[in-house]
Amino acid sequence: MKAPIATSEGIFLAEFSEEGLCFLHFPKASEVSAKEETAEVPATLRPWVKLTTAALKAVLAGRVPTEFPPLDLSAGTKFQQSVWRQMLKIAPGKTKSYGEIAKAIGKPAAVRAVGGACGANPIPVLVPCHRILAAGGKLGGFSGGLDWKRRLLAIEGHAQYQA
DNA sequence: CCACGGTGGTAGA
DNA sequence: TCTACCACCGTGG
Repeated sequence: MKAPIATSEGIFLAEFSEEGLCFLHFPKASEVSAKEETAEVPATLRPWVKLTTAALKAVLAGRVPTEFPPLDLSAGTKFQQSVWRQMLKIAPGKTKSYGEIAKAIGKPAAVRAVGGACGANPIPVLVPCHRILAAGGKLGGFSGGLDWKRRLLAIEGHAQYQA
């Protein structure tokens, strides 16, 4: 089930499963058709849409979301899920390196694999993969495009990353 | 600055 | 299985 999420940064597209929010797509003209934009959201989904919208707006304003919708991370492997859960612990304004994440999940040598897991993150922004940097404060990559990573970091107070 | 080797996890064949 | 990717990281020119 899909639903558009309107924010100051554009219209995101959320996808929900039975379990909760399972995907979040960055605003892109091709992703949200006019039809989807105006379509009625099913009543059963409205509470989750509301929570998703509130949480997204909070992050985009540099604040800590008071409440998340349930997150369905079942699309990922065990390894990926442990990486994603670890990222959820990083507060806005803070950053960690890929290496620190690897150590935190007990696989210090799996640094490179952590990068792969970040790239596979189905719920960017809310699962804050943008707060993961390469060693030495270098940006690394970002699945949604580096501009987004820079913008998100700038919102959270890292002026040096502004495009 | 660049090149390289050691890495672990994933997707595809 | 085997293979070829990688949003890494340290070391060494």
